[in-house]
Amino acid sequence: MSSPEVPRTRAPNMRDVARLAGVSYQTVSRVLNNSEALRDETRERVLAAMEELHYRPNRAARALKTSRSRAIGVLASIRSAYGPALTIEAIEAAAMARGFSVTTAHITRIDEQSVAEAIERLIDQDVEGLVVIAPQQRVFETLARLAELPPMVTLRSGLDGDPRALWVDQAAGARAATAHLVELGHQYIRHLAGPQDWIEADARMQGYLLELSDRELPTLPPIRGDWTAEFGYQAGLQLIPANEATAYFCSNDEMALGVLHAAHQLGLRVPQDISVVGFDDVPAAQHYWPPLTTVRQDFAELGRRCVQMLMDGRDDTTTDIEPHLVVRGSSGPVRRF
Amino acid sequence: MSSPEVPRTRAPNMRDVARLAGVSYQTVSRVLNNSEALRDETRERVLAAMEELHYRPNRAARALKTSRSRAIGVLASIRSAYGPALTIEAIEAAAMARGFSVTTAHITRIDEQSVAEAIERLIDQDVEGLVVIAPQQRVFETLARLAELPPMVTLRSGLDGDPRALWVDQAAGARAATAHLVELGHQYIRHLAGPQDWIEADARMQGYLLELSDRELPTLPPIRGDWTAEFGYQAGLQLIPANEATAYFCSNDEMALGVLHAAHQLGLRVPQDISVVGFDDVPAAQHYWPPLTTVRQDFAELGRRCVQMLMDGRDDTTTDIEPHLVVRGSSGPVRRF
DNA sequence: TGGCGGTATGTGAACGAACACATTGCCAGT
DNA sequence: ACTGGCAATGTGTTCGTTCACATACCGCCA
Repeated sequence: MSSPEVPRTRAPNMRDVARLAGVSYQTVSRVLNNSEALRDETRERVLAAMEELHYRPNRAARALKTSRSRAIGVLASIRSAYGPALTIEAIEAAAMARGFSVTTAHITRIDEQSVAEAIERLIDQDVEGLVVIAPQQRVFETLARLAELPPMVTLRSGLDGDPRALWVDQAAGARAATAHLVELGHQYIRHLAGPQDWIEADARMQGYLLELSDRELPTLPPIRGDWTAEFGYQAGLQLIPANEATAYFCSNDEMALGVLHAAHQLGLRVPQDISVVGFDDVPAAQHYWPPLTTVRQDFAELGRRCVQMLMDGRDDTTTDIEPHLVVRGSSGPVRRF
Repeated sequence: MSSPEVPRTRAPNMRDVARLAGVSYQTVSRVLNNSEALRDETRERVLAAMEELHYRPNRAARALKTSRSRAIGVLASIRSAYGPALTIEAIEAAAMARGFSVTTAHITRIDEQSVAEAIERLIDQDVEGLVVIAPQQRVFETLARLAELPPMVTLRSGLDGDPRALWVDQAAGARAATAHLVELGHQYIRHLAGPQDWIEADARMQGYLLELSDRELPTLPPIRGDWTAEFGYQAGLQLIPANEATAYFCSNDEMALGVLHAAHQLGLRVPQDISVVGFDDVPAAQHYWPPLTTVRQDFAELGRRCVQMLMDGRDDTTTDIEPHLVVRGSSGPVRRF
């Protein structure tokens, strides 16, 4: 004689709940979906049954029927960097708050194939939307070539009017940093840029170039770096002794840290002998030696905006995010000759 | 007369592929699941049909039928910190390689409710497994109290024999750092520990205490910090002038950076006047001024191991991960009085 | 008192894939 | 020629949920 009991191994489903509450499974569904047409008494009976059975709606079944996964994807490169990590953290928090889960795919190489594969993986996860924070020009070119992409928001800088893009005015930040150095009397400012192809790197470099040309000051050819402190260090060891610049504006804080290292090692004082300015304002920057003048970006706000824009669309109140200058000890008046 | 065509709005399913390939949907299923019993010719016909229709298996349907989600969850705290971010990145890469997606939930406060909610969210996402890299004692206590948890792997330090835990021998790393300072002649070493309740912080502190007591050297009461450079800085400003220690061993690199900042501001030279040692070896550490002596951890390897252990179980080759000392310029022989 | 409108609840089918099982085709052995 | 056996492929049912629709119940008015 077989027992009529439900096998222990199976998780309870709507029918189990319905049976216990003495209603039909449809009524359970109504409770789940906050339907209006329900007597309070019924609703409570169903809720009690759910509680008792530790019922959890089956996500897969719901996704199958509604063809909505309630998941979004994030395409990122070098996620362990402070900025992206913080942005992703915020994206996740915001998405979770709306009942969405977040899957990320990060790419290590920036070639067409890596990007296509990563996107492929995310689509295979049935993501309903995509946030792209892999800010290389080539990524967007690849994206443009792919068909059947889910709705997406991209993080960019510059202005080409793409309504799916959320802008941070990197150039404005770079102009502020450059202006700050000029106002301290610096005439020869060297820029350590980020890698070719990175949108942010280009925008910051443009900001630097524009600010100087607006002021009719000479520009020195920017040096393309790779964001690492090691690069800043090596560049510093080479450039500083050449004595062509009195100030170094770096496209991120890490490279600035490397330049500081080089300066110390060469026996120069900062900011008396040279000034150094970074970009990002990572938490450690205020404890570099000397504390770093830099441009702060609100990475967390960026993440929240991404999710908001992805879910609610762009609205009139959608404004660009403005980075702002934070002046600390690494920049000072130019040394008088 | 209605057209027999498939509506454009619907994504193709197995039946569409089957129809195009002139087989039954079951044969399509067999191709999808790499079944043996298939003529090569048939398989290729089906694959061609898939290609033509841009067919993608429906994840939700598959999950519903198999009751496997092919997703794992990560519970993390402060993920924007370098270590956790890198570990998560590696977890994702490893999981993706096995066809799993990764959803993370990060907690900002470490109370019972936050942990329970985060776990709840992950379980609601139907994760099949869990990696816990929120290394606070309280998290584990909460976890122990929760019923019906999926399989999980936790990141810990110390040794209590939990077979679900992957260990990093933090204490050994701390002992190595302490021994290094002792061998340079330091008799009075101050430890800036991590926050109460953090397992790693406690393990490192224990390593420090044990190494000194083994050598019958005096210990100074460790100071509990919060991992931030700001804390290291403030602590440094207070402690250094008291002149009780000639060396500072900090539980992470950021706090060490703060101590360096304080030392510079107070006009002391590192390592001539005081030595400073950190823990983690973040990429920037080698460009702090002076370059930081620290203990390197392989965060990426840790992430890979987590996934491996979660999926394949612990095997005989599962060994703990040993951090190792990296000596740089911030530590030197004790100053002779 | 019969029918009407509205509210509350129930029933059948579908979503797309996987599994158990059924069927077909073909060849060898008797 | 018939049958057994195996390889290749097809059919029916199910997973747990939602949706469209059907039905039961109630009070109220003509």
